Amino acid sequence: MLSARTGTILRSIVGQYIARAIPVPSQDIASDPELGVSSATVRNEMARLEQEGYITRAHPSAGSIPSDNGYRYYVASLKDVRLSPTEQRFLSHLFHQVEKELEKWLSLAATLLAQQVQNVAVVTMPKSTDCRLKHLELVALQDSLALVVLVLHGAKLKQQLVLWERIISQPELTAMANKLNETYAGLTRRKILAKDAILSSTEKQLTDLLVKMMQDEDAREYEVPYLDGLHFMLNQPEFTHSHKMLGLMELVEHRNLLPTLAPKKLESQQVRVIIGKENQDEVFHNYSLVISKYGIPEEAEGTVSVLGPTRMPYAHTISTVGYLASLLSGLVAVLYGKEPPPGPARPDTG
Amino acid sequence: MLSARTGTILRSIVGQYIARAIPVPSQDIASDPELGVSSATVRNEMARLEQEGYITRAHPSAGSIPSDNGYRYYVASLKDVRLSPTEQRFLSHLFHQVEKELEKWLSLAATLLAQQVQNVAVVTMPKSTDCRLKHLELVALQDSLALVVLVLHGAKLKQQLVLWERIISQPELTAMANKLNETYAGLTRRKILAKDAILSSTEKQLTDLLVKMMQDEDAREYEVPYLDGLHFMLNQPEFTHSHKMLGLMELVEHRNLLPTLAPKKLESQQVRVIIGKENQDEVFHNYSLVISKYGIPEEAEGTVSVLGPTRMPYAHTISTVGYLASLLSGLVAVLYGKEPPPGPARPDTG
DNA sequence: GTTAGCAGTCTTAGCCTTAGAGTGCTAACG
DNA sequence: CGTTAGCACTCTAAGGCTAAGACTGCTAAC
Repeated sequence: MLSARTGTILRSIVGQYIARAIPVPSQDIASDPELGVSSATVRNEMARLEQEGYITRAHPSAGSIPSDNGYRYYVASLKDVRLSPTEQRFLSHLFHQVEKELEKWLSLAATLLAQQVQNVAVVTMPKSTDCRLKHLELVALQDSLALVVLVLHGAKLKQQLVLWERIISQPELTAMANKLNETYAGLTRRKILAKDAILSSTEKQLTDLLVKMMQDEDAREYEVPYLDGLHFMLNQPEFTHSHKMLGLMELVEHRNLLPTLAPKKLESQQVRVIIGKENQDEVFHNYSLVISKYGIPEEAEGTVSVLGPTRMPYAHTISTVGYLASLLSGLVAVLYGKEPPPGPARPDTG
Repeated sequence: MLSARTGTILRSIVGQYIARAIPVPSQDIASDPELGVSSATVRNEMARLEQEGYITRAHPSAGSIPSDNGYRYYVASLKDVRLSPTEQRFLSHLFHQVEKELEKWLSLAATLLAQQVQNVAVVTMPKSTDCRLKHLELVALQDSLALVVLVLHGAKLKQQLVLWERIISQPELTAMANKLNETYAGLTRRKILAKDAILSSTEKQLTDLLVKMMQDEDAREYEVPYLDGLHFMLNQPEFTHSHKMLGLMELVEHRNLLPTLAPKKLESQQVRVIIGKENQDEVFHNYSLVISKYGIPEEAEGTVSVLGPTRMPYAHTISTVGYLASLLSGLVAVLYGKEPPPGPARPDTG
């Protein structure tokens, strides 16, 4: 446990380093009139902080650089981080200017988040734990070629081409769709399989396809997330030299960043911060992740997150991630019919 | 016009520079036994090539670097560039292993292309010049909230939430959808507007929405292209130092690269190469673009392209872009009902 | 416990030197 | 007259050196 003054000095160091990205000299800390001590005293404290692992130095006579522990202390000492009502209104306003469509909101969330925090923003689709069929539609494209359109709970569409063994007309397709809709509406793929309806061979074939499509959906994990802000992050002083981000780039681009990065278990829908070496994968040992789940617990949840160098404006990032998660939760609630549609997303749930 | 020998030397210089990314010394050219001249002679030729603007040098006594003109000559001298049957089969095989779904194919095309040519690949959706309605579906989500699903010609889906002024049940929605389907099926948005059907106020409202959605689709231009291979390009020796790509990154990431980059008029579905300063925008003066249209002329066309430093393996890039364009054209033909579905995409149309 | 002052450490930038790569030029050659 | 060998010249890249400056650690006084 650090004394009050030592803590203040550490927070000051971290804060300055986050802001300016250069090792913090004792002078700059001592010049804060709040503190009221000389640079020599600060140097003494700094020696202690280094010994206890909160800061490091580039070389013995250089200024202070926070270590992962230092950032961890800094983050833990932040309290009640949420956006000001003004910022909340600003963001919320932007969302309500676009259509209430999941894709649009997620993409907008990623873009805004990246811009706000000047780092990489990743937003994933909410994923149902066990998706349910809302509606099935068959549209003839050519003689024996048709398009299967699935509407799942949560207004999620899936499509697939299907090639019949014979020519099937649109009326026949419609009749078939109607029958299957009556039989399967509202069911999960397991319940569909359990259902023992009397079906023609074509209908059986279609049922198989349908189950397979739903299975794909259930198996999908953190896939194709919305991602933005790579150029913001690469603009950070950390990246002025060197190519240490190339391994990262590949992950980022192939969108399979989160499976590697995100902790397996995110419990509640609170913002969680993973700093530097706390990340499992070594590629991320110089990065921090600020992540939050959103959506409907136990039913359909996705994640909002920010990735950047460990030197990151944590307070602002945490509050923005938290707020956007709550905004998106609001939309998901509407799409899943859990909340009256006209209500704007809850503006106050940090 | 260059003499035969001068041309050979220029092609050799460009070829070597593309392969090794370092200024080409006269020695390395003279060592080709095909040529049978000494390095001194090559130096004389190089002096001429420099004077005529085909090559430059980093400093007066350095090796040759091709200029845009040099690359242009090199590209013009390539003939009959197409993939070998083996490579064609290899790629074609990969495509036929995934479902015949436009998104999947485009995404696969971008990934493969990037990998093949080790640069950024961009593939855009085929865009109908004037989209036509295939089918309309209404699915109730909550009392007064419904999902509108449009199936357009070419198996393109569009969705939108709609909030009615009163509670409307699913049967009522279905009836409405049926009526509008009968009235509007196969029409463009202009023809839908021209149609003077007798409609309830809700149906009118829905028609307006539908027309607006189709208008969005028609207005969409080169939007959200499939993009891959940024990390390949950044791995090129051109980028080992410096941040000259940051402006580019932003364009790349926001996906609005092609509007800036692509020439306004791409005539036929042939591969076109735009080299360095031939690009309109100054940001791209150090880059080359290899681009081809694909799809159904006058009806639904998209583009396949590769962006990279002007030092780019043109022959391989041109042939790969061309072949992928023809593969995608095959799929689009199927989706628009222009070609029997089981036929594999034409493997020979370069 | 705090502070002023100073010696000591390390970095950075600039300058110089050297080695080496590759050319331009000249003069000889076929 | 085109081609070639040989040499002088130019420019780069790398290494070593120096001087300036930034901060600290330490010591001794408060």
